[in-house]
Amino acid sequence: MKKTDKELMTIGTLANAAGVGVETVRFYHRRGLLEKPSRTSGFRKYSESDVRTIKFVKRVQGLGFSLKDVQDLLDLALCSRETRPFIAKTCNEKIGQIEQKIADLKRMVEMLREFSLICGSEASNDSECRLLDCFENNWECCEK
Amino acid sequence: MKKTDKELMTIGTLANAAGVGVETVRFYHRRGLLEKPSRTSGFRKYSESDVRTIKFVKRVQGLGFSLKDVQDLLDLALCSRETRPFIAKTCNEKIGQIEQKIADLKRMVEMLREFSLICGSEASNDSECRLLDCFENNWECCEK
DNA sequence: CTTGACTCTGTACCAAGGTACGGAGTGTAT
DNA sequence: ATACACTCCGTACCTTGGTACAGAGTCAAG
Repeated sequence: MKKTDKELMTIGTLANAAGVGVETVRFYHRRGLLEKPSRTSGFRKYSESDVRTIKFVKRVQGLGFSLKDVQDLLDLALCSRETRPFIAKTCNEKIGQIEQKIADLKRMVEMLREFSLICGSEASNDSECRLLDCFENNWECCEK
Repeated sequence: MKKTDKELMTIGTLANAAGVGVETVRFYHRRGLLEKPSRTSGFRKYSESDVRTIKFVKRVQGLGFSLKDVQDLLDLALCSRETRPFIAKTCNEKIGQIEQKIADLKRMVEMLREFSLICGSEASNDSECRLLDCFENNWECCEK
């Protein structure tokens, strides 16, 4: 196990390890999400950290952020005296966005629980009722 | 102000009230997100409840759900003895999904706060450091 | 030193979620 | 009663985030 090129892998191995397709990796290159890798004779060579990057992308994306957003996060770099204000700003923006999202999602869950409760109760009659109706009528739709 | 057709509006007015384009409304019809409206002489006529539906769609969508997901929520209907089990199932599924998302987002915020803290501290030197690096190195990247 | 699996670049295509356009009909204010 | 804004339907087009070739080069095992 040489230390100089510690277990570098080809694109196929990387894709497999990260759980995406080879074409996706190449697409991320085009998008600039993955920096250009070292090459041995034309073939791209990747390290473990690329696997983690891709997994990070997929995770953040799964939370409802765009690739542009992911890029913002990945680009949070150069933590030096000059760039610190910019970093702080970006961080706080993202934190704000996310906390807003969390708050919204919590209200959403509340809503669903309430609906489930009302709809699920034996007491509720057989009249039609929709989540949206309940939402609109302050949860008074099913009983009436 | 007639009570019989309480202030019905045309598509343009609806779109405006809901903050979307006219074409979007028509698109939602095609997708079945909006049920077919009554028509007076060829023109679609909408009520306030359509405004709320569209806003609901936009809100849920903004939380990272697809139109298919929104449709599931809108279709939570017919809260009768027969459909109750199905409703309960769908509700619980969505609640589960959302809570997972909330948990992930919370970890995300934690991460950003931590990064912001480390990066923002006067003590940190001027070496480069990225969110991802810190994430990978248990927040030991900047100090080293 | 050949064969088969893998990689390269480039371009084309796909699905979701709209957005825009053309040509015709409608409604209403003057 | 006519101008003008608004609506109709169908179809075409756009952006995002990938996927899928095609035709050529490469690597490694036998």
